[in-house]
Order: sequence, then C-alpha cells, then structure tokens
Amino acid sequence: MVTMRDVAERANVSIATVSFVINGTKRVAPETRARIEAAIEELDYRRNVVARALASSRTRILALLHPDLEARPNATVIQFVMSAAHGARERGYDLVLWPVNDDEQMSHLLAGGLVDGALLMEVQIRDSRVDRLVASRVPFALIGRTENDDLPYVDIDFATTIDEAVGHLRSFGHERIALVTQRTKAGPGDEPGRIMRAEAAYLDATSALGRPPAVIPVEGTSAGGREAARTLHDGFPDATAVILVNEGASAGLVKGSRALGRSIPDDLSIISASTTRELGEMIEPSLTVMAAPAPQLGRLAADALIDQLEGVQEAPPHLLIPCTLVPGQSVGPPPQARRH
Amino acid sequence: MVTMRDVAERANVSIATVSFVINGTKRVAPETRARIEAAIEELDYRRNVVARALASSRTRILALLHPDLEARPNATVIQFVMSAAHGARERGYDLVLWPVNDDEQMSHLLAGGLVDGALLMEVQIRDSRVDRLVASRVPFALIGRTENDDLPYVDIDFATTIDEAVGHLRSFGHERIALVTQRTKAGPGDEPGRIMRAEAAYLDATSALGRPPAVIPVEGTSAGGREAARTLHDGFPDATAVILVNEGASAGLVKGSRALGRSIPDDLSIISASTTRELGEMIEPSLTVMAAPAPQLGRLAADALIDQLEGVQEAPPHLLIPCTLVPGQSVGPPPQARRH
DNA sequence: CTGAAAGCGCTTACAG
DNA sequence: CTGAAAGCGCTTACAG
Repeated sequence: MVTMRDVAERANVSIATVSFVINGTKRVAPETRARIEAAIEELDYRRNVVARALASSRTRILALLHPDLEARPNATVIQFVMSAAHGARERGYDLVLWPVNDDEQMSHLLAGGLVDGALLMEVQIRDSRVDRLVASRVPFALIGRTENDDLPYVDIDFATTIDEAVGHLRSFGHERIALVTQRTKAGPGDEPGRIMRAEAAYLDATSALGRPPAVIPVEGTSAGGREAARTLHDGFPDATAVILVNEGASAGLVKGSRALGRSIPDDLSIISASTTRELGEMIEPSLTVMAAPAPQLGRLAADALIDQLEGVQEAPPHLLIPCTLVPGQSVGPPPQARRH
Repeated sequence: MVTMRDVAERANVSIATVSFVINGTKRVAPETRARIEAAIEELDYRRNVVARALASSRTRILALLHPDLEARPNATVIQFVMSAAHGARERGYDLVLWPVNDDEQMSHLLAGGLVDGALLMEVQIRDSRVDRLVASRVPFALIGRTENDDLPYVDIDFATTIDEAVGHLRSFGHERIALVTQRTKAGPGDEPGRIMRAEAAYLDATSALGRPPAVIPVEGTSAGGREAARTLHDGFPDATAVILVNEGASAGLVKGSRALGRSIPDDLSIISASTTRELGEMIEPSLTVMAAPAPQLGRLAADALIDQLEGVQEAPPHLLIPCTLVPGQSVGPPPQARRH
C-alpha cells in the first residue's frame, strides 16, 4: 500500500505539504505542488479514508436509518434510498444502510462514531427514534415530520397533494369521495405522519363539500386493497370516487372493485396518491396517480444534511414538495352525471 | 467523548487490557474483567469504530456496487439490497451503497480503503467491473456470474427456473412457447448473464419440443411489454404461451395482449420468471410467477463475503438457487386443447 | 494474566 | 511557503 509518506519522499517534501495539496487546505508553491501531483500520479496514490477520518474526526459517512421491513418496501421508499445514496456520493459522502427497528440498537450504532450524520425515514408523528437521534448529538435530517416542526426535515406536501386530488375529482363532478389509508400496527397517534396529514387534509376538503367523511384504513397489500373495495361497497355505497394514500393496496382496490362488478372509472373513480408513475401504468385501467417526488426528496435530504455538516446553511431546512398529478384512465365523471 | 483511556483509568488497568475484554482476544482474570465491564457500563463507553478500523486494518464495512440506474430498479433488485444490508448488519458489518457506472470511479472508491469487501450486482457475462475488482485486491462476491465460474458468486439458477416454467406450461399442453427477454443497451455478449442463461435454457427446452424458437427482446417497461404483445401477435401468432424474463415488461405484456383482443389465459398463457409474488398479485388476472429467491440471495451473498473475510470458508462459494413457482390465473390449457 | 509502547495513516495547530 | 511533531483512539506483538 502506498502511503502519504511514500509520496512525500518521492516529491522531497514533508507529509504535511502533501496533505495540503490533496485537501487544498493551504497554499503551496506551484513548483512544489507540481512535484507532489506528479508523485501522486506516478505512485497511483489514494489517500486512506479511514486514517483521514480518524485524524480529522470526520468520516464523511452518512447513515440511512430505515425500518427493517419484513414486508417489501414499496417503490417510493426505494426511490428515496437510491436518490439519497446518489446525492451523497456526488458530494463525496458514503451512505450506509441501517435497517433498525430497535431504538437501543440505533443509539448503539450512532455512538460508534462511524457516521457524521443520519437520515431518518418513515418518521412518525410521535417518534421515539427522533428523541434518540437528538440525544445522540449526531446531526440529522428527517424524511417526514414529527409534531415538532423545528427539526430539519424534507417531506411530501400531503395537504397540497390531497387538495389537488380532491380538486381533480371535483372537476369531474364528484362530491362523495372516500379515502383509503394505511393501517399501522402502532396505535393511533403513532402512525406515520403522512397518514395523519393526508387524513386531515381530506377531512378539510370533504367538510367543504358538506359530505360525511369516509376513511378506510387497510393493510398495504393486495389483500388490503380488496378489503377496501368490499368496505367501500358495503359501507359507503354512495361514494363515487376514492383517493388512496396506500401504495401497496392500489392494485388490490382496482381488482377488488371490478370483482364486485364495479367498472372503473364508470362506477368508481380512483386516484392513488404518493406513488410512482410506473405503478399507474402497470394497472388496468391505467391508474391516475399523484407521483411522489421521491427521487428529488432523497437527494434533497442528503444535501440538507451535508450542508448542515459543512456549515453551509443558515436555518434548519424545511422542505415540502407536493406530488404531481399524472392522469391515467381511472378517473371519469360520476355515474349520476353520466345518466343526465 | 469517552475513550478507552477513560475506561482504563476508572478500572485501574491499561488500555490493552480493556481492549482484550472488549474484543475477547485474550483471557483476562475474572475480577479484572468485572471491573472493566463495570467501568464500561458506568461510563456508557462505546468503542470508536474508526480508530479500531485504522489500528486493525479492518473496517467491517462492505460495499454494495450497483449500477446507478436512471430507470427505476425493479422490486427484485431492492430485495437483494435490503437483505444484503440486513445480513451484513446481523454479523456486525455495515453496508455502503455505491451507485457507480464508471469503472474508473469504482477503482477509485475501492482504493480508498473504506471497505473490507464488495458485493457486485447486475453482473454481466463479460464484465469489466469484475476485472477491476480482481485487480483491486479487495475481496468480493458476485450476485450473478461471468463466464468465469471460478469467482465467488451467488446467483439465481435460471436453467432450472426456465426448465420448470416450460414444464409447467407443457403439463397444460403447450408446445409453442415464446420467450420475452430484456433488451440491453450493451451489445450482445455484454448482456446480463440472466438473459443469456435463460435464453440458453429456453432454446434447449424448445428444441426438445421440436418447435422453432421465438425470442422477443424488449425494454423493461410497460411500453416494452406492450411492444412484446404486438410482436408476439404479429410475428409468432401460433405461440400459445409465453415466458417472461423481464420483470418490468410483465404488466405491459398482459395489458397489451388484452388490448389486442387476446384473453388470458384462454388465448395466451403467461409466466413471469424471476420476479416477486407481489407483482403477480397486482396484475389482473393474477400472474403465475417464478418468484426470485432475492431475499435469501442478498443475505447469502453477504454471508459468503464475510466468511471469506474472516477466513471461515474453504472454497469460493458457488451458490445457485432456482425461483419458486407461484401459480396465479394466467396459465391454462392452449386454445386447441380446449376446443377438443 | 497484565502493561508499556509502537504503530495504523492521516490532519492540524504551531514555528520558522 | 514548508516542516517537525503531536495527536486522532484504537490493536497488537513483545516482555515480564
């Protein structure tokens, strides 16, 4: 292994000077710099990142803390992960994946000094992991939000997203609109913020319509989607449209509704919010979706955290981005409107 | 920050002894050990992983090298990633995500000394990244295989998988079976091994049937799937069944075939090989799939690599696991058979 | 069974 | 503009 010492000897300088040119931390005479750069080139030298980390007490490694899902993570989660990894790499940082469900284990990992900062996914309204993070003194950024809006975060703007979805349906004449959400093992209050915020926005919008709300929480699976179709059919027969905030149940809702003899969109219009375009294309009829800005958000989260680590920024970042409407073939006028 | 020195002072021993009990590297008198453990507990000491890495020249970090996909990685890829991260963590290793397409950049990262070993995904028959990996002297395991079978790998057994798929279709009476593969930007020969191996197994099986082969390479997207439906319809009208080795095109093939007036499975039977159960459930009618052993393979790859690093193993690991048939509703008897 | 000491390969005040 | 030296927090022969 070629070390900085080898380079220094070959260039006839001290290792300090080599360090200065590699890091650009001090001005070095042009001729000296040239000699050093030549030596680096000739020896094919690469600075050891571990030694650098120890000496500078900066590892340039970030952790991505995510629940260790027995269930399959959905496509949106993946886009977060990949774009965060990419964004980090582009700025010279590495991203380690920490699949942890246990607060204790998380604190342990954080205390090991491997990472300079952490990104936390699947943040809940009340989230003990966030308390641990704060206590660990490791800088972080949340992907999602808690009740406490002061912490640095990056999140989907669910209020705007749901408003737009409702507006889209209303423009077709729908007034009775149901909401399918995701059931969590956690009790009420500990659910992911997206569920609570989407629900709040939905309640707002339906109260404006003067119609009683219809909220149906199911599992994020095909079976959950079919269950939602049944509940909708039996419990809310007057609903002419439904908005999903449950990626995994989307396909099941469509299949389940059709199995119950309801044609889409003739009998029922469907919008799946906070998901991917690809999902919409896979389903028949093509689903109208609100595409999540996951690819941007992952990178933004990484950038926000790195800015914080490098002292580039002023205030803690608070970024909210709504989903984008991607029309498919699952939304049309409600049955009454078509009859007239 | 509390260091090993703090612990040593509090327990009245040298830091060497503290190191011995933490790592279990040397026997220590029970009373001494107890004093040290108490001190660790009281000070809530956590060994610094960076210092340990530098001193022991073992970072306990693994890299997961994967292409930096502009396109969305499919569900199977994700399962690999997540299970590899989980498997690594369980053995005390961290997994960093390295989205790299450029060989040069890969070598650079490898030379930095951050990782003890690497896992390489999306391996191609001829793969310059593998040559770089070998040259870098960093231990590795492949997820997939090159031509050179001597290197350590973990892979899906495509030959067996395709054989089973063909067998399943033949048991329903199909004789004319087409294969839809994935088109790659790389030239022939540089495609992912799974395509070549699946194709070879398919050619074998169809030659046994005495029928000319029908191989249709398309993009791994919904549009690609629809294109495959058209090609199949126009170019191979006598085919009564099709096997996909193209996860992303599965839904499009179903939608496209139905759009062309072909009922599934009445007019055309479909099996999607090397994908997830979830994909099968999402599609209407439910797709018969060969579920990829991705959740196991990711972990096995991590285990194989770690065994290698820790000198636990004898020979380089060569693990092949076939996909599992999960019957859906997309396979039935061919039209001729039903007519009789 | 325990300790003193060298060393891992860098960065960074501090001098000059 | 450059260098000598301390130090980052550990591990690991080597002695005793």
